[in-house]
Order: sequence, then structure tokens, then C-alpha cells
Amino acid sequence: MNQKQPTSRIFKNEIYGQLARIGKAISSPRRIEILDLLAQGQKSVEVLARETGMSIANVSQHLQTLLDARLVRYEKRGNYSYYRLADESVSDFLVAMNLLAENRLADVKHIRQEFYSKYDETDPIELDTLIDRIENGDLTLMDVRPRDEYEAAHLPHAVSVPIDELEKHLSHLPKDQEIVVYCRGKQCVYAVQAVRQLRKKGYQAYRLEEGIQEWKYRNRPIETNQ
Amino acid sequence: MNQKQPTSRIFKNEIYGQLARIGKAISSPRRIEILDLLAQGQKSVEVLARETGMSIANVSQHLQTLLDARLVRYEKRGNYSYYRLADESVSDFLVAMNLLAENRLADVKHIRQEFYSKYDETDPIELDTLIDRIENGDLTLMDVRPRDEYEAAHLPHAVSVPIDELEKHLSHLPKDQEIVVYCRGKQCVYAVQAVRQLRKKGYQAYRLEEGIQEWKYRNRPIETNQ
DNA sequence: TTACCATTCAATTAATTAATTGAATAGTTT
DNA sequence: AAACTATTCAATTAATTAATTGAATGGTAA
Repeated sequence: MNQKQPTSRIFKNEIYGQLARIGKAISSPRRIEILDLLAQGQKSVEVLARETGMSIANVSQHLQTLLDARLVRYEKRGNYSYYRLADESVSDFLVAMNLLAENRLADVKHIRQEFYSKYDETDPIELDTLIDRIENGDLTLMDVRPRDEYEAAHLPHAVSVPIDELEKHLSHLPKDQEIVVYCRGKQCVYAVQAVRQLRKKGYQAYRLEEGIQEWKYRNRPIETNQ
Repeated sequence: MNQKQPTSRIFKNEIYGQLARIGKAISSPRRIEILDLLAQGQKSVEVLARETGMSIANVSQHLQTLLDARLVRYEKRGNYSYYRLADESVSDFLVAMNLLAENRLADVKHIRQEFYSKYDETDPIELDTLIDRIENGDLTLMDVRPRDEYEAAHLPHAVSVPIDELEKHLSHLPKDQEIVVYCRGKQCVYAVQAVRQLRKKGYQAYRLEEGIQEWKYRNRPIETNQ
């Protein structure tokens, strides 16, 4: 029956239709992973494909969806399209979603715990408790993300040792102080792998669970080389 | 080709699969509307169906999806199932999504502006600027939501005049002070309708855009009659 | 016990979405 | 000009999702 809907019903349908654009954009695991990667800095389609294991065409399709939802933007330089998060509010929203998922979905905690326990990991530590010691030179804060991500933004006082260069540094690090390692955040495995390698060489190393995204979310200062 | 995936890829796929449960839950305009209603207090399936214009079976289907994503919970009392938001973090997340949508989607602002302009509305006002005047008895803060929502939680110093009872009150209100009206928030039309009716009778009435959800999100105190 | 009520379940249909594959496009290099 | 490169587009296929309809379930009232 084609009954006329009241203005308020039409208004609500339109508004909720718009809000659902955000929901649809993040209903795909693939697009959430892409967004998480972009939270660390701009990336090309090719780089996103390699990092996620998806085909280039598939990544491009997903990026079009994210563009349509206004969560990302891009600039072309030559053959390359460099994508980035549309603005900081997108990153904040991703952190909020992570917090909700951790809070509500037992599976999230379980999957993380099971994965990290394979590395015989102690619990991660929190940056707040360390900031004084880092400033005093008491310990080393190590960023093991790709260097371009470090250059884009990093935690204060962090040194950059990309995971694929760690091997070369294993004999050159100061042995007399603890090393705290971080990477892209809770969905990234670089830090846990780096801690394992460092401990194998006798260093006192620990994993920091937070990355720059969580840090920005809490309005803490970030350093950049740009 | 059935190539073995590294442990880290499996881990990421599992974690992002979990995060996508949240995204999928809110990818439907219908489910977002249901969540927004539940942010105002517990409701039965029948009430949700009436408020949203959906069939009871359809509401129930959507609620099962939200249950599966752990965003809602319910208790049965006799024939009735009373649904509510799983906890406060769900409400916070909904507010964050709203903020993001407003920030990113020009259509959201546009749809709201177009709708409210039909009511010849002035811009809404903010509670922060009013709190002193309300406490001094200078103006009246009026909650026009259904009374059970008011009882569940309301802004400090608010009086309850459900929209469908406003007609009866139109001759009894103090004429010498301004009236500030609020309802469920930015997706609700009760406040704008109430302001229109009040102005027609000569009252100085204004619409408050925020509701209890935004207020709680900013960690401001809420009153309850429960 | 029977009738009524609110809700959930199941089957169906239509619409939407995700990944793949190959073509098309636009910029760069030779 | 031709070849190469990164990316986007379009068509296809399979899977998933949303709404409807009617049956089933469990609690209450008569």
C-alpha cells in the first residue's frame, strides 16, 4: 500500500541512510585493515595491496568505497595515487571502534591473547608509566614500523629501527638499558616479533601495545619529521 | 593456489573479521535507528516497531543481528522482551559515529538544515551556556520525550512534558521565562515540533540540539528517576 | 484446556556486496 | 612512437543481506 509517509519519517530515513554510509564502509574486514594502515601515513595502492595480501584491483575497489564514504582522500603523483585518511576524526573513530570491539567482543581479546601467547609474551606495558624514564635516557623507545611511517609521525623520543633492519642493529644497541618496542598498534605483529628477536640476543625488551593512533586519540603529543 | 598463509596474516584476518562485526551491525540504517532509540532507555520489540515503522518480525531480525554483535542485550518479562544497549560504550560509539558523519558527509548537514528550515527554525542552542540560568530558575528546560525515557535518564533540572501531552500544557506554562526544549537528539523531530507549537502560543521557545546521549558522552551529569 | 498475545524462526525473493579477470586509462620511460 | 607502469573500470560469479510472509514458540488470561 503506497501510503504517504510523514515528513519526519522521510527525514529519519534520509539521516539514517547517511549514517549507514559510515557503517557500510567499515562492514568489510578488508576496508578496516586498509584504514588502519592509512592511519600510519599515506600509501599507494600497490603498497596497500602488498601489506594486505589483496589484489591491486580489489584494493582499488575498496578505496573507491571508502572515498565514497568520505573516509579517505588521495592525490595523484605521476602514475601513483597516494591515499590517506580524510582527516583526524576518521582515526579517532577507528580507535573508538576498536575500544568498543575490545569491550564487547570476547573473541577479540581471545584471538589477541592466543596469538601473543605463541610468542611467549608477557603483558604489554603502557607508555604513561615510561615517559619519565625515556626522557631521562633510562630506556630506549623503539619504533619498528617502516621508516616512512616513522617520518610521518612517531611517539616522542622514539628511535626508528624498521623491523626488516633490526637484524643489522642487534649487536649495536646499548645493553645496559631496557628497550620498549612499538609498531602500528594492536593489530600489528612487528613489535611482538621484534621483542622476540631482541630477547634472543639478551636484551631486556618489552612490547608497547599502543601506537601513534591511540596516542593521538588521547590528545598526547606526537613528533614528526615532516 | 592453496598457499599457506603466515600466522600473522591469519591473526590479522581474524582480528579484522571481528572488528567488521561492529561495522556490519551498523551498516543498516534500520539498525542504527533501533540503537538510537535504545540509547534513550529499554524498549520492547513492539514499541521499536511502532517508532521505526518496521514490522515486528523485521525489528526482531535486526535485534538478533545486534545481539550477535553484542551491542544490545535483553530480558524477557512475560510475553515481552525488553531490549537495551549492552552498555555505555555502545552509546559513546554511536555518538562518535554521528560526529564523524557530520564532519565528513556534507549530505548529513544538508538534510538536517533542509528539514529544520521547513520549521522556520533558528539555530539550536547549547546547554553549556544555559546551565546557570536553569539553576537560577531563569528559564525552563523541557524534555518532550515519552515519559519512560525521561524517567530512565534526563538532563539536570529538566521537566517532563511528553510531546503528545504538550497541547494540554500550552496554557499553563510560565509566560515570563524562556523555554528550552530537547528530545532524543539530532535525529529526533519532537523538539522542533514542540518549539513550533510553543511559539504559536506566544512562548519564547528554543530548541536544544543535544540530548542525553551527547551529554553523557561529554561526561556531564545525568539525572534519573530510577 | 483453550484462546490470545508478543516474539522468534524459517523459507523465499530480490537486492546488494566481494573478489576475480581482463580491458581501458593515463602517466612515464625508452 | 612504442613499450611499460600503476591504477581504475566493467562484467561476471558467488555469497551475503533485507524484507516479507506464515509457522512455531512460550507466556498469560479466561
